[in-house]
Amino acid sequence: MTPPFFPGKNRTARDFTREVVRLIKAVPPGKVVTYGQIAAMAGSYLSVRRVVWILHSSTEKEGLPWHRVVNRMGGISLKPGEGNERQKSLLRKEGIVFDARGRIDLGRFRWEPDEEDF
DNA sequence: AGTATGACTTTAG
DNA sequence: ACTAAAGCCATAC
Repeated sequence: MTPPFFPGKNRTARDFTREVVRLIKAVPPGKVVTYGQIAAMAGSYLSVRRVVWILHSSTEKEGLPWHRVVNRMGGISLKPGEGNERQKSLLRKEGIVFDARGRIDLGRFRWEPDEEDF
């Protein structure tokens, strides 16, 4: 089992990584989360860059729903030609709507985990 | 061992 | 609305 996790006080980098992976895996279809949200839930909103790195390194390995992770504006951070279109396509397939500026209404689609998800 | 990088976020000006 | 810089830290080289 995963050991208890203390926001802001992860004992090791591995715990943080494990939390991030677990949280991302827990995102249900049709919902999205932001990088900062993941980082905050895993212990430190300032460590977003680790979340980014984890997505790069563990997406294939862990089979993460990487496309459900967007930036805080509800937009896709990937550049066109580097997965942007693919991500949008995947999200639309799950029922997520993009506005004229290519952003998602986080008020509607943001995943807000319940305690049991932890 | 030191430096650079990263699919980010926040604050300050 | 904009740019710039700081913040975090595991990898890659």
